Amino acid sequence: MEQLINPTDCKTCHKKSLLFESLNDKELELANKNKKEIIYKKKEVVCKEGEEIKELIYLKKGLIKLYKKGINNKDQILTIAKPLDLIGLLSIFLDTTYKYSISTLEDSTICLIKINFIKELVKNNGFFALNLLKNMSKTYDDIIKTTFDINTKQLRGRIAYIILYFSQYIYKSNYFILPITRRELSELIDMSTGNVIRILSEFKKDKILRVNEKKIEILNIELLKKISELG
Amino acid sequence: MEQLINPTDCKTCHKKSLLFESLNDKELELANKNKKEIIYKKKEVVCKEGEEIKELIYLKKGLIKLYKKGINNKDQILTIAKPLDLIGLLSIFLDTTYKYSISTLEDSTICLIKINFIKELVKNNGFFALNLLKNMSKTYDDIIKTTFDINTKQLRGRIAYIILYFSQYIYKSNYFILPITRRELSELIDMSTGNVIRILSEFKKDKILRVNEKKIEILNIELLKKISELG
DNA sequence: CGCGGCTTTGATGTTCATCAAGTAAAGTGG
DNA sequence: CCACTTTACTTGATGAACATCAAAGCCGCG
Repeated sequence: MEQLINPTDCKTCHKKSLLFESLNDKELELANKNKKEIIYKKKEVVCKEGEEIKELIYLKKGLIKLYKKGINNKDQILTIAKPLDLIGLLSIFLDTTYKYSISTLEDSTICLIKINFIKELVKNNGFFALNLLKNMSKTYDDIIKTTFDINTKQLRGRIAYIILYFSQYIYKSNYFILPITRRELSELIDMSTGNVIRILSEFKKDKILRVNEKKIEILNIELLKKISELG
Repeated sequence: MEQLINPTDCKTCHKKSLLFESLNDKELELANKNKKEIIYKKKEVVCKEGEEIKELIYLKKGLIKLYKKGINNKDQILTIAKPLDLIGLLSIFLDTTYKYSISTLEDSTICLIKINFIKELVKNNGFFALNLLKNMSKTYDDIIKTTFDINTKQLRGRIAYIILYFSQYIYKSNYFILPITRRELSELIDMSTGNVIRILSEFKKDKILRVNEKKIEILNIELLKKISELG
C-alpha cells in the first residue's frame, strides 16, 4: 500500500525542477509545510476521476499513467508522465474534481502540494506564475500533439511511433523494458490488443525489433522512424 | 483584406471578459496602448503554424477555426472558437512560433495584444495570472475532451455530436446556418467527406434533421442526443 | 461561358475490430 | 509448495466499418 515517508526538505530537494526554482527561502519553507510525500508501489491508483482535488500531484520518481475510464473495462490512456512532469496540474484551476485518473506504472514517489498554497504563490510570485503557465502549456501541448500524431497514422505507424516514444522520450536508450502490458499499449495508441501483438510480431519477424515479453530492443531505427513518419 | 479599425478603448470594451476584468485603470490604459484591433473577412488567414508569435490573439467578434495543415490539402481542425474564447493563448508561453494555424469562418474582429505586455501582467498582477491559468486550462481541456469524445464514437455518433455542438455551444438554437463546408466538417470530426454527406442525408431521411445546404434544423433532438451518446 | 470548388451517390476494396480458442505466466489460498 | 484461478499473451478466421475513387450535377466567379 501507499506509504508516507520521511520527506525531503523542499529547500534541498534536487527534484524541485522548474516549478519551484523561482521560490525564495521563505516560500520554500512554506512549500515544505504544505506538502506531503508518498511512496506508491507499482499499479496503485493515485487518484480517480470525479474525486475532489485538494492537492497538486507532482511526480518525483517513477512513472505514472493518466487515463480516462471507458466502458467494459477498456480505458483510454491520455499520456504517460515521467519525473518532473507536472501532470497533476491539469484542470486544477478550473474544476474541483479530477477529470482523469492516475495510477503508477512503476514504484513511484509523489509529492502532494496543497492547491491553496499554489494559488497563493501564483498571486504573489510572478515568476512562479509564468513558470507554471509555461509548464502547463507544455504538458497540454504534448498531449494534443501526441493524440494528433497517433490519430493520423495507421496501425504499423502507431506502433513504430510509440516504441520510438518510449525509447527516446522516456528511457533514452534503444533497449528498454516496456512498463505497460500489451493491453495498455492498445489503450495508449487506440487500437485492439490483438493488433498490437500482431504488429509487434511482424516487426520482430522483419528484424526491426527484438521482442521478448516486455524486453524490447530497436534493431533498425531508421526503418522504424520511416514507418512512424509515413503513418 | 484585413483592415485596421478605429478601435474600442479597452477601458470601455464590453468584450474584455474574464481576461481583463482584474486589471486596474492604469493597466487597462497600458493594455490599450499594447493592442491593435483588426477586422477580417470570412475565410481569411489570421496566422499560420510556424510563424513567429508576437501577440496574443483574442477573438472579439465572429468565429474562427484552429487547425493543423495536413498532407494533400486535407487539414485537421482542432477546435472552433467563438468570441471571448482565448484561443490564441495556446503555447504562447512556451514557444516562439505558432503550432497551429487560425482562419476566420465568419467576418471577425480580433484584438492582438503584445506578448511581452501579457507576460508583464502575469508577473505583476496575481489575479490576472490566476484568471489566465483558468482560461487556458479550460481551452485545453475542452479540446482534449472533444477530441476524446469524437474518437470514441462511430460516424453517426460523430455527426450527431457535432450538430449538437453547433446547436448548443455555438448558436444556442435548434436552427442554425452551418459556418463550414462539408469538407471542413469532415476535417473537424475526422472522417471522409463522402460519409459526412451520406450520414447527413440519412438523418434527413429519418426526420432527425431538416437539411438544406448550409441551413440545418434539429427536428428530433432526443434521438440525436441518443445517437451522440451511444456512439 | 467555362473553370474550379463544393456537393452528392454508388461501387469497390482495405483496414481494422471482434471473437474464439489455446498457451503461458503470475497470483492466490490451502 | 502445489493446485487453482485469474490475467496476460498469441494466432487465425470473419465480417463490419469506413475510406477511396469515379462520375455527374450544381453553383459562383472571373
